[in-house]
Amino acid sequence: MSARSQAAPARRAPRAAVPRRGRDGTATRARIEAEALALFAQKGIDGTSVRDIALRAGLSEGALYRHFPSKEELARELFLSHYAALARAICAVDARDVGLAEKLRDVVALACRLFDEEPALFAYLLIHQHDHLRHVPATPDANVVEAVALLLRDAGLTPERAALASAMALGCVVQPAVFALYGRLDGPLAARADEIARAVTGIVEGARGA
Amino acid sequence: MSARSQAAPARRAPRAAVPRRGRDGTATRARIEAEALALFAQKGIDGTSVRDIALRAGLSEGALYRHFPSKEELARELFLSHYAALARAICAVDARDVGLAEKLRDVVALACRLFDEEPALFAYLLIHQHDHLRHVPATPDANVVEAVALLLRDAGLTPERAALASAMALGCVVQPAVFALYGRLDGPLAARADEIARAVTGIVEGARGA
DNA sequence: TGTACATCAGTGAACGCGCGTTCACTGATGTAC
DNA sequence: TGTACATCAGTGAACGCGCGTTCACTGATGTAC
Repeated sequence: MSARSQAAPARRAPRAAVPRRGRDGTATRARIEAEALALFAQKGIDGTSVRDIALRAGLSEGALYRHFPSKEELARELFLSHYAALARAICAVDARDVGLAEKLRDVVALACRLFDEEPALFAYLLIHQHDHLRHVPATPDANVVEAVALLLRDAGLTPERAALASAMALGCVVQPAVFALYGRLDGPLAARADEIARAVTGIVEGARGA
Repeated sequence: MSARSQAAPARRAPRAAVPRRGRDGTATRARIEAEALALFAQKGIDGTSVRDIALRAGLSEGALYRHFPSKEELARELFLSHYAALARAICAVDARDVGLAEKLRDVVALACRLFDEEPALFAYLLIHQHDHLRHVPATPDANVVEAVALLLRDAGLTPERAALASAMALGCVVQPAVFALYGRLDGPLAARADEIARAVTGIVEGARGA
């Protein structure tokens, strides 16, 4: 009690990180996240109530608070974790030892695939970016924008040029995704990946050459 | 009273459309719109209460309902009217008898100027597009996306090619605006207009040539 | 192994706050005669 | 011009609904001895 720096006596032996059964709440937590994501993407965060989420996840409202401290935290955690995952995927492409054009093509393909495979997730990231962007760390492994900018700087662009070029490159992927979301573009976005990649490459080469 | 199709007897003579003073509510209405726009852009629609708007506009909550039927209608009307104004400005550029490159340059410059001069308005259009886009008519004089697509079709692109190209072109303007909003790009956006226009022209020429 | 206890996901009713909206009323302005 | 009436922007208190969150309690599961 008195000397907190001393080794704790008779501390419980650490258990192996084996998945617990029975009282394990990870499955419930995953269900909450999946249903919340779908609802947030479809009806907005403010348009979705905790009652909605709990109902769809098959538990009571009170139980939801065993897994997340608040609705706002749930929404933020959903955004930050998936946004970071995408950022890390972009960094992984950048880390490979290939040319700029191939990197750009891979990043565009990556984004298109994510859109096609998880439209609700992509829609959530897109539509609610402005609710969360202020809480995103400015590091390439947590922030898509930083990851893209880093890729362009690694390719030799000055920070100043990389800023605008990364904005336009991002726009060339994001805006077609918005169009697809609203039915202005048919079929999988991946079918457009080549043409998008060509535009992105043109922008980046232009910024590098100018 | 009985025959409504007959000419109404002793109908009041139509007054000249001279601006009324005294009981004229247009100034109040304009104040409500301006304050609502600023608040919606800054704190979101759901984050802004009718109390907030009324307070900043200097009137009671009840009075606000003399000018707008509901908060939702106010938000929608704000969006639709300004979105249509921008669309019409783009159509006006398209109507001029100049080459494609010059049209694209002018549209980009137009958008950059709007951003620089009315950042709150631009932010509102950007951030809350997904709340309202479903209520926007699919006509070029009310819908920015249709206006841009029409411009590209007028320049000879097939509808299919125009769809993707207009998405990417729009993205090349919208995303730098988002970056500027978040402080990732300094100075007026108009200073970047030339470089943005070059990227947009590249995309459109690429889609036309391919 | 049996027993007592600790843990924790879950329930469902309740709470109270803030919200959008309503409403009876006021008073200044405009209009008819 | 004077008088009676109509119009309408505005007030401010009130309403009730839906929301996020809390809380006392339950029961199944895991742990100590």
